[in-house]
Amino acid sequence: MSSQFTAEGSDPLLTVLAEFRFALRSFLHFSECAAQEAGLHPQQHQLLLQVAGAPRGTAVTIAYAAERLGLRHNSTVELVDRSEREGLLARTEDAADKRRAILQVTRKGKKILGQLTASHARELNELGPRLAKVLKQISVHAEAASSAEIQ
Amino acid sequence: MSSQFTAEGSDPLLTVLAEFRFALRSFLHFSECAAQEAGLHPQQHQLLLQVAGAPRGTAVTIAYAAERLGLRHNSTVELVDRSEREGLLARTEDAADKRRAILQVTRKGKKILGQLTASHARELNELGPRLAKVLKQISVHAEAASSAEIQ
DNA sequence: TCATTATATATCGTGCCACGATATAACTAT
DNA sequence: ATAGTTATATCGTGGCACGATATATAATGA
Repeated sequence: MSSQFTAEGSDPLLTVLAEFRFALRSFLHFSECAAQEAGLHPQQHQLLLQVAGAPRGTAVTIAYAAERLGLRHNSTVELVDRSEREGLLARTEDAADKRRAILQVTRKGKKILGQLTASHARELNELGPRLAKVLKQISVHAEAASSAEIQ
Repeated sequence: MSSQFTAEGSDPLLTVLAEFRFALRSFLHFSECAAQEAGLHPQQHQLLLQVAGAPRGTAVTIAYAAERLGLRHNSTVELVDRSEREGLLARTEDAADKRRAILQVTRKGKKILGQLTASHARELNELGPRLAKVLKQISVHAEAASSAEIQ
């Protein structure tokens, strides 16, 4: 057999990993669209989320945002520049350490973020079970693969 | 009170959403690094995964890959071009429909993908429980928020 | 104290990648 | 056959993240 399309039987672990990534991308796509529709660039949304969602007592600096977003400092500076220019965010000089800039979400930013937060929570309530299911399958197949490796 | 750093108490739903996105980005960062170390661009890894991990009987065309990767067709063409040039992937003309290109991962591509698959399965076995925990918290806070909205 | 080193942010130039717009080829239907 | 649709491909553009570098402030230590 082995039709033109399926020259070989795809590894089930591979298939479930592919499914996981597809689910992730679907969610990210939803998130990007939601941000755009709310008038934000996706990265701006993520910036606002990490700034507004930082736990109490955190010094929300450029460096903090960079780490949470997985970006380099300079990329974060530019993202903050753009967001500040659009009135979503404000820099405040840290009195205790004048090198640092403390970030705060403006009222405008909060308003937009609020909408996005609601829709994301809804979406994640659907995605959650789906992701959990795939993750469980991954662990099953991963164990099968590693035990097969031993023998 | 209200120190300079925490002008206001952050919403718990916001915090847990931020935590979720941070967890996602951390995983994606791990994945990107793993791909780079294996000599692939992250997108190439994703392409190989979706091609090799497609369920049996799927016609793995450019359009299929584009949909799975969340990219436009033309972007996918370019990604396939680059990957083919590096010997990771091969195009085969579909005999039944000469417009279509059927994609297959080469032996070289499979070898690299195999390594990445193993390390990703391991990483996801750690990430899984962490994500599940955060997703559960999201649903709790989301419900609290929406029921508060009703009253 | 003041030189040295480290840290935090900012600036500048570069390159890649995804995209929109468009083109070409092949299949479909009437 | 001819119009319309689908699948890839090409080309030019722009944004965004990055590396390299600069500047300002803090911390260290002789």
